Amino acid sequence: MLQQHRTAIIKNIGRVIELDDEEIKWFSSLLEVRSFDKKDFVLQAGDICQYQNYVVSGCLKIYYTDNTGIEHTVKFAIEDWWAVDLQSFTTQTPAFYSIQALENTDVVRIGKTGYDALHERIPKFEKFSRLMFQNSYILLQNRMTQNLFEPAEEKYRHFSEKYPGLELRIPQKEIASYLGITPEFLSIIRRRRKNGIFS
Amino acid sequence: MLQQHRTAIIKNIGRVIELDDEEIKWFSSLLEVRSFDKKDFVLQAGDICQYQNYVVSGCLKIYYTDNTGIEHTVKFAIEDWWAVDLQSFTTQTPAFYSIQALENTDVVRIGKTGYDALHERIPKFEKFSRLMFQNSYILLQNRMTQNLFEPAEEKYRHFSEKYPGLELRIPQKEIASYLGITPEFLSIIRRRRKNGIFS
DNA sequence: CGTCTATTTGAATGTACTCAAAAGCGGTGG
DNA sequence: CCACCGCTTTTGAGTACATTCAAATAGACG
Repeated sequence: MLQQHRTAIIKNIGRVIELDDEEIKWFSSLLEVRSFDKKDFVLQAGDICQYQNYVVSGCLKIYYTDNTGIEHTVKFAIEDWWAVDLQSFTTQTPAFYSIQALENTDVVRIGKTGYDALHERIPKFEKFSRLMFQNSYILLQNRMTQNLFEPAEEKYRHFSEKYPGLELRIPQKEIASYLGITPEFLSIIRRRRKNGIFS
Repeated sequence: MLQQHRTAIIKNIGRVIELDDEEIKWFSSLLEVRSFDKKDFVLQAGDICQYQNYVVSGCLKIYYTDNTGIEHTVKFAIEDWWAVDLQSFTTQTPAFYSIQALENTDVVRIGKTGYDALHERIPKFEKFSRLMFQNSYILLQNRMTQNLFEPAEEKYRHFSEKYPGLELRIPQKEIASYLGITPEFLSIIRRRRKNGIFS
């Protein structure tokens, strides 16, 4: 079971860089498998983000709470996604974001020390990290251009494409929080979808 | 004059990594100084982004045009900012964004070939690039959380903080495009600011 | 089964947009 | 230096999109 989870992450990394058996073995030794129950916190805002979390199964949300107490979700992490407050992790400063489980979730995680050692010992990982960063940047860019300039209905469509099937797994108030609209209004959008515009 | 501009960029990089005289000399040889008149294109969407542009003076906008023909500005680059379509530059694929001068603008730029050579010869630049990527990511994240979840008036306030004095230098329809609102509505916001809410 | 939370529905409100017209402003040529 | 042209900004009326608040309904979970 635990070994299976490690295999998932190695397979994922293998898509980007090639590792030999010994490298895989050492890398594996740096990984920890961890399970979170629904509603458990993986990271609390204000704490220092100690791990990069690779989701094997389940779903996490990365969000922050604004000064009026409203939660804003910036990203969901489902199977094969990474969940981390990158700024907090890289600079080891208090996290702005919180990370919480929306389902029972299994992750494979790597700590800051191991992560740094990895880059020193296996330079190939430099490439992996750079590409991961670049990828995160591009995803964020897409999300921004889509969500800043498009109407709610389009945003919802994009959400469905990006996270296929997720709308059936999590409460839709979480989706509303991600889209930056109220749950009430999302409810109306969904009704329009089912019934067509002329209902 | 040209030498002065090269000094500006080296000083800027010197804040992140330390270079010796010889490294500076070689690095300098890779730089080109270039001037753009107001309204000139630094990059056209569809072309491949060949340079990273460091703005010495003036102002550039990075934007895209949506399928209804409306321009959306994702970033302004003023003094000491970089302007580049990062995805296009790193992967050498056609650019999604365009870059255009809003004022007469002097830049120091480095081409892809020189940029790559730099990383091979001076590994310290790996660190610089990684940090630059990381910084871009964090800036984008801030912009996203601010603009996706905040009302127009707050967004305008954030713009003023991020680009102090810029509202006096560029047409405000450009600012509206950055904020994702109409010029008409920005006009109203500005009036409210001057007169107070009870006008 | 009961409690708690999530979702739906509706009315009233607010925020931002569209369209159109007037006013302001900057550059250019006479 | 002034007059004109084109572009930007302002202003206003009407409208659309999305929110707030409140209440009813539905679902999830112990």
